[in-house]
Amino acid sequence: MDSHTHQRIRRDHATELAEDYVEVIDDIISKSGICRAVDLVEHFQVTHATVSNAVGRLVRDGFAKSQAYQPIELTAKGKRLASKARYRHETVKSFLRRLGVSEEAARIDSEGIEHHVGKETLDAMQRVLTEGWPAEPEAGE
Amino acid sequence: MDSHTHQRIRRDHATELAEDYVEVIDDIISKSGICRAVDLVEHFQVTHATVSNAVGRLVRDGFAKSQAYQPIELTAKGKRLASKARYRHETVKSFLRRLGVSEEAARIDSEGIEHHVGKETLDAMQRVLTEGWPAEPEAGE
DNA sequence: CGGATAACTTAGCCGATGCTAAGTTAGCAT
DNA sequence: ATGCTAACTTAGCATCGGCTAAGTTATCCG
Ligand SMILES: [Mn+2]
Ligand SMILES: [Mn+2]
Ligand SMILES: [Mn+2]
Ligand SMILES: [Mn+2]
Repeated sequence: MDSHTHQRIRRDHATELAEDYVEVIDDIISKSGICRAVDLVEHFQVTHATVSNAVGRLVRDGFAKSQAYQPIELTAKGKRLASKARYRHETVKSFLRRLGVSEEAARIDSEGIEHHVGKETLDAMQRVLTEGWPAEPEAGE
Repeated sequence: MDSHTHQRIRRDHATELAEDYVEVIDDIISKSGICRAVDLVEHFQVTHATVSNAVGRLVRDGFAKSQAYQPIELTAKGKRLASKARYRHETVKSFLRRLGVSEEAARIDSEGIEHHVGKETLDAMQRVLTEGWPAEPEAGE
């Protein structure tokens, strides 16, 4: 019964980096017009070589376009992933804030949690944000 | 300000597998007396070779003891990590259930989420389980 | 226009986590 | 006691996501 759980986790991890990258690339393009590798170096606190490899995988997987020494762009597929990732990320972060967690902790924890939140959990969090907490389980009555 | 977030995530990922392993090893020993590699193969749905390598890393890092072809045991350090991981894992899972998420989804999502929940978020979840939901943010009044 | 410099790529390395295939050991049943 | 079988290890491979070091290109300034 439990046999597929860890396969799901491994799959989540495989797509995690792509989700973080496209979301950030999309943000940077919105704010600055273009996204350069150096912006990603700064954001993720990794080296240029690491960003170059990661962007190469995004291109290979059809999420991004790039020509050597030129700014990075997203494909339609990349933009779709970015939207989905941002919605989930923001929902998780807002939910944690609503739970009483500080801005700092909500920012940090949501960055990891977001990738492991399935539809049902996401919907439950969203419901809290729009409709408030679910009913308490009443003891008597 | 945001510069350490992704380092935290990378650190979480590095310890994630060890946490899952020691928790499961501890469970299996509780239930069956001993834990064999084949039990972990079954649980994680990976091959024997993969388990053998992973257990090798646990031994290298001081979480487990093992002699060739013999059952796996945990060190004191391993047992401490298992307890901590189980507490966090169960808190996250119970919290999701409390949120209205199904048993199935809570089991799957908590398996990934647990590793990214910091102290503040964990405490907030635990508080909900013992004291109920935090106050709604009142509009008027 | 020509450098200097910043941005980027490439090569080569590492460890973690997965795999298959092949070899080894332990333990049970006859 | 011996041999079968299941359990386990080892070797060899792949990909990912990091790194450093070295080479390449773009860009901007004088
Ligand atoms: Mn994100
Ligand atoms: Mn993230
Ligand atoms: Mn766990
Ligand atoms: Mn887990």
